[in-house]
This record gives sequence, C-alpha cells and structure tokens, in this order.
Amino acid sequence: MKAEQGADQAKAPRTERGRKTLRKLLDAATREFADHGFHDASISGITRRAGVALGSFYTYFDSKDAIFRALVSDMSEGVGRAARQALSPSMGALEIEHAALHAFLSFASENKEIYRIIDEAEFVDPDSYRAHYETIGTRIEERLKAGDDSGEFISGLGAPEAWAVMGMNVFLGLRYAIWAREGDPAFEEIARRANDLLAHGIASSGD
Amino acid sequence: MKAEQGADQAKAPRTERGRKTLRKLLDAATREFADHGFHDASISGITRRAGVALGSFYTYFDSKDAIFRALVSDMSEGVGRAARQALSPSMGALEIEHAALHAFLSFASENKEIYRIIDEAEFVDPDSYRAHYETIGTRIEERLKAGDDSGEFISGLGAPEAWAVMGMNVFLGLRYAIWAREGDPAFEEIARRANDLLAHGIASSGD
DNA sequence: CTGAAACCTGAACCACCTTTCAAGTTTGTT
DNA sequence: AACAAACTTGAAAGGTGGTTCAGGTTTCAG
Repeated sequence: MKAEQGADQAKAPRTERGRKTLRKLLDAATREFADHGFHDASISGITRRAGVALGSFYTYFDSKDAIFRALVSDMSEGVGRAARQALSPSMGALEIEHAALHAFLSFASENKEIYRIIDEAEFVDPDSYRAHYETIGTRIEERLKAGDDSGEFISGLGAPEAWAVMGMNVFLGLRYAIWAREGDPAFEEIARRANDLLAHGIASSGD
Repeated sequence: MKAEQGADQAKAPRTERGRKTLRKLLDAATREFADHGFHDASISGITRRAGVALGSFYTYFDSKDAIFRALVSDMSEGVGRAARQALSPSMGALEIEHAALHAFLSFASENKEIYRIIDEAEFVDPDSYRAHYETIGTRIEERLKAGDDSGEFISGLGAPEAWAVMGMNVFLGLRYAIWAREGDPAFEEIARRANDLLAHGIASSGD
C-alpha cells in the first residue's frame, strides 16, 4: 500500500513518455531536497534539474508535500531492502546484529542524501517518519526474541532493548558514515566494537 | 561564548524595557517554533504571541534564522546543565550512566518542545546541531574513560562506544519520552534495562 | 528638567514560490 | 490515417511572509 502510494501516487503515467518524466522528476527531487532541504527546495528547481516545464510537475504530483512523501516511502523501503539482503538465516544471532550494522553503515555512507531526506520527514511528514522507525524497531525486536528462543541471548529482551540497539546503530551511522572524518576507524572496526558492547557490555568482569 | 552569542546576540538591549521585550520574544519564539516548526512559524506569529509590534522583532534579531540560532544555543546549554545536576562524583561509573539516562528521560519528557527545536536545527542550523552532539559525545567518552581508569569498565573504550551510548539514550528518549504511550514501562525500568544492557550485554552467559 | 539614545509601531514593500490554465504537441489505438 | 487521450509548456495569477522604514513614544543620564 505504501509502495503503491509512493510509486503510483495519485496520478500514474499511462505512456512510456510519462513514465520517463515521472522518473526524471523523482530523481531531480531527490537531489533538490538533498541539496536545499524541503523548504528551500523549489518546484521550479526540481523541474529545471529534470529538464521539464514547471507545469508538468502537476501532471504527476498534487503538491510539493506529495512528492516529498512519495520519496520518503520509496527510500524507507530501500533501507529495509538493503538490510534484508545483508542478512542470512544461517547466521548466529550476534552475527546477524553485526551484519545488520555493517550493512547499515555502508548503505548510509553511499546514500547520504537518503538520510537527510528521511530525517527531515520528522518535520514535513511526521507519520512517515514515525512509521519508519517503528517498523525498524519491531524488526530488531523480533531478532532479539529469536536470539532469546535459540538460547544465544538472555531472556526478557523486548522493545526497550530493540530501541537501544536501533539508537546505537543510527548514531554510529550519523557519526561514522554521514559525518565521516579522516582517521576514523573503518566500518569493520566500528561494527565489531558495537557488537562487543552488545554482547558483553562494558563492565569489567570482576564486577 | 555560545552563551553570550545566544543571549546577547548582535543587538543587546540597554534598558530594562528592552530586556523584557527580548525575553518575551524568546519565550514566544520557543512556543511558535515548537507549534509550527521553523518554516511554518512566522515572525508575525512570534510578535503576536509576545504582544509586541512586528517591527520590534528587528530591534533584537537580524532575521528569523538568528533568533532560531539563539534558541538552539540556549537550549543546548539547558540540556547540559540538567545533565550535570543529576550527576554526583560519589557515584560509581555505572551508576552515573544510569542517572544520566534517567535524568535525560525526565528532562525530555518535560521539555518536548526543546527536542523538536534541537532536532530541527539539523536543517536550519547544521553547525549548532553537530556541535550539540559532538559536545555530549565527548562528555560521555570522558565518563567511559574515567570508568576505565577506576577499573569499573573494561579498557579500550573510546568514541565509538560513547556514540553508541548516546544513540541508545537519544532513541530511548524519542520512544519513551517524546512518543510516550499508555502502558509503556516507567522511566525507572527503561533506565535499569538500558543500564543492564550497557553493563553485561545481551549474550547468554554460557556463550 | 531636558535632550539624545533607545525603543516601539504597523503599514507597505518586495522577493519569491506554489499552483493554475489555456493552448499546443505527442502518443497510441482503431 | 485520424482522433482522443495523454502529455507538455510557460506565462501569469494569487499568496505569503520576511524585512524595511519613517515617525512617534519612552527611558535615563547629566
């Protein structure tokens, strides 16, 4: 449903030419929103980048909000898809968390504009923003429960632990993927250290 | 420096009347930005709430951006102050992390508008936003190092662990303070569970 | 008391941007 | 080939809201 709203929108193209124009608009909007943010982005900026007339925009979208929502839906799904591909059922529960974070760091690093847009959804389209994190949180919670069932994790894990893990991942992504600096540890090391923290905590053993 | 920029701004008042008007504008702006977000907030909305004429705004601030920046500086400091007050040097290293998270949850819960404004700084005033989290991250890193020195934490902790802890805290705040729901666990329980995770991790002991 | 600086006022200016629309062009079907 | 539907075009309508400004009022030091 979200996917269809996102891609098909209210005004689906019916010819090949129309599909191409729609795609050009979506690509151009991604760049325009990434460069200027929602409010400083302009529809004329989008159509200029797309190489189409201003009026054509309204053939495919009802408003600036509508195309932004369409982008957020698309991207939120893209993140989920990337995560799923990095995981395999044969992995151990801890290994899955390691792979998920590593995949997230790589994805964020290569799609920085996606993160700016999803973050701005907090203000432009709060429902989508919340849905995005609720969905990811639920998925992590399911993984924690599975690790509990298999005996790899302690029991009693739930939503608070899932949100803690999600927060860890998001902030490591913000700092080491989006705000990456010279001399930062490699993603491999970041993921390993976060995984160690998740597995054994930081209290010294003789505690 | 930040404090003076934030409070004194470019155009400091020189009379008692002026100081009162400035304060009315800052308070009104907090409410206006919290209710509408930066872009849908209007200067006339701010002056209407403050009960002063539109033109008076420009006696104290050069632009809409300027008053927003002033607010972000003020609030970022407010968060730091609240955190500092909750901590005492006599606490153990783990206990400090517990108290910090608990204080953060309470503060966020009682100052939701502050969090909306600081989050929106990511787009309106990226430098302040980044400075806000870099500062907090550094403070957490110092606490982790202190726990290492005292033998309460394992050694080798650094910035990645600090950002992981910060992310945990921020997302638990988002979910359980800002987006609080009927039936959620109390802050006390959230803080305890996060502290357990931080201390011992989630791998089952026979791992 | 007095004058200069500080402060206040709100109408008007102005730049910008979303959205509409009527007229023209292309596409695909019969 | 012929026609209707789909699509494109860009000028202009219509709003909005940040910012300016000239003139009036209040404050306070001397």
